[in-house]
Amino acid sequence: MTAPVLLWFRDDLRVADHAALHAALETGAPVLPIYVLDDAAPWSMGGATRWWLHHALAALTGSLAALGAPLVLRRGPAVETIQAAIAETGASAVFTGGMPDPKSRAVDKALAAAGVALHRLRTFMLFSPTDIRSGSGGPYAVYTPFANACLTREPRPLLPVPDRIPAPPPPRSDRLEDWRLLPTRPDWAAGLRATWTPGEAGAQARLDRFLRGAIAGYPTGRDRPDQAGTSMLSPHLRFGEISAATVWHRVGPGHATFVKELLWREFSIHQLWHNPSLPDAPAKPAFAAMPWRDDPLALTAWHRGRTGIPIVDAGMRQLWQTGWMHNRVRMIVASFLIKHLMTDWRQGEAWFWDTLVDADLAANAANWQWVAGSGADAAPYFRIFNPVLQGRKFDPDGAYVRRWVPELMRLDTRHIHAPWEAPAEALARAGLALGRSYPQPIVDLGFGRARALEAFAALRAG
DNA sequence: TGAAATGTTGGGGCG
DNA sequence: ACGCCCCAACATTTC
Repeated sequence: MTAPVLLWFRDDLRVADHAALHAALETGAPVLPIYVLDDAAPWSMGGATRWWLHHALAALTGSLAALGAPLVLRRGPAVETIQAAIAETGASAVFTGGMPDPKSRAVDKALAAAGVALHRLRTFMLFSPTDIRSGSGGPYAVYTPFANACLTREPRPLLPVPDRIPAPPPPRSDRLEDWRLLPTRPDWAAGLRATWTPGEAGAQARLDRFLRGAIAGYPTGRDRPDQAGTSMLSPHLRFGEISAATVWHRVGPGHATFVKELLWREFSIHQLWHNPSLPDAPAKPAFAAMPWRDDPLALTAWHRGRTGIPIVDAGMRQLWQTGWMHNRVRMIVASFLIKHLMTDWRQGEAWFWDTLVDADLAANAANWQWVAGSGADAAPYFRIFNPVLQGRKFDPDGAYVRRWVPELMRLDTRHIHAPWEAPAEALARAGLALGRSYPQPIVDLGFGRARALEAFAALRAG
């Protein structure tokens, strides 16, 4: 009997367009699918992504069963756990994919050094970081040339779902429930359940809905948190329930604005590939000298959506309740935390890591650094969002604020984004007592802006 | 994938 | 008719 090969699922929990699955099948050997939960620090999975992972693994188990294969679940340090699985099954090779983050690349290296025939296929990215290089041969430091380089090529053709996966007799598997990925006491996942359908079928349905609807108005609709103008594919892409290549091909060439968002994600992954310390240190070293403030009360107010700035609080509460925040609002809350509150961007990165269902190491790190000004092609330090103006521009009727900050429900639209400026009669009409039923702003926006500009200017002066 | 300050222009009210 | 001022609208520069 021929030795099996392991098909090691990582951030690619699907059976369609799965290059590692196809490579494993092409060996002709029996294929044993396995998933390993490795909680090693740093950057072990946060709470919201653990919730998603549970459901994604349950869905993948179903998809594989329909193809005649089990999904073996194991928990432990990845290198030892894979080696143990090889020893138990006599596997001759390992086929895998996923996000090429520093930890998983180190694991690959260790396994290869131990003599494991490990094949990592590209299941997560559109293009290889070694292929997308600037004229001088280095990685692109600016987004637009990066995107243009990608747009001159095509992702590889899509791979079909196989008819069947010939599997060997399975070794023992953990029970998914025993991993305790779902919250209990308190069960904070009600809003997540109401918002999402994790799994490959849910991902396809989400894409279908987007292609039928919002994509037509995407160039402007994507900026409106009060409307369903975005694809909401991010957590599905995070877990590889749908491949970026599938989205690229199905969207087609007529929707450049959306494809460029896929490429913004790609840019983040490539940045992390080239710079393993991206999640932990400013990419521009000068920013290490930034005099960040340590203000636990302000940080907690930001976490809980109690800053007194309506669009910020709406975004933070949407995040807390649904595990997701509209992209425009992510920029606003991040700019507020970093600039008006002068908080180290890593504090925001850590919170998003724990609360976002779509948290991935590359996008989270690259985008926080982008807002901070310390990353690739970053917003210049002096670009400071005014949350009041942003609110008026992108949530003109206040519907988004009212949805997530119900205290402000009855406030007139002309005051909804700056209740502290509302006359007493307007507050009384709305049943609002600032400082009691809704907070006063925890920082004066003009003061915060001036303080940030001063600090950033000092940094620049050296 | 800003915002605010500053500068410029031109229409209209008014003496 | 003319100059003056105000100010909105837009453009430029500065942070």
